[in-house]
Amino acid sequence: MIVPRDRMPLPRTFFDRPVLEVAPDLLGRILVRQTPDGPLSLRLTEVEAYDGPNDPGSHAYRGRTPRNDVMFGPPGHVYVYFTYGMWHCMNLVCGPEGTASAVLLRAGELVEGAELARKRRLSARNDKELAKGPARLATALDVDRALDGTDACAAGETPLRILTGTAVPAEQVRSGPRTGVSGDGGVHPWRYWIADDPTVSPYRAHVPRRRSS
DNA sequence: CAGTCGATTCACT
DNA sequence: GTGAATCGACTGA
Repeated sequence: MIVPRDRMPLPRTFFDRPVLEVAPDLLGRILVRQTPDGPLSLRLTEVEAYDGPNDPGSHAYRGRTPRNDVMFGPPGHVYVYFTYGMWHCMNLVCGPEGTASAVLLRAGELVEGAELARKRRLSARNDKELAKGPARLATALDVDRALDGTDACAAGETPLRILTGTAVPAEQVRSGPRTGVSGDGGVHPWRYWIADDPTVSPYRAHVPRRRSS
């Protein structure tokens, strides 16, 4: 059986590079999620880099904990976190083991299994919104903490896998400040997206939450 | 052990 | 544009 070029798995060496190199290179790649109801495939259109323990915006900033343990592990694995009491977001770990860098997957286009994603994303008004935003992306793909630590480069049957897809030419890649990041994380243009892509999420600056009475 | 707040989203004005 | 929802991780005493 012949495997199309764009359906080849991304090798682990792809992720074993500096995160600022990997992040823009992830645009246009295909994330495949296997569920009991069938597969979903997502073409990545927006990502964000988190550069290890020295990055104040990173979950790794205050050292290794049970939550962020996977970030400190080998590249090509999935780091999933739970936030705001109701959402999950997913990352791909980059750099050599111990680097604790990762790329947050912020948005994408469903190229397969959109009908499955719609069942989990009832508030989406159209298919462009199915995975427009990191928590929406995780919801659409049915990703939660149970998948934390999954190897996205493993051979054989895996719940999550990343494929080659089609790399986006450098002239179509845009970058800017990260969305919703506290600390001085907003000073770095470490958010990357595909120019003019309708599935990219809107930019929002970080706003500290006001205390409730 | 209580207080704070988050790599967000949604409903509503 | 504003505020609520909701809970677990982390902080500091």
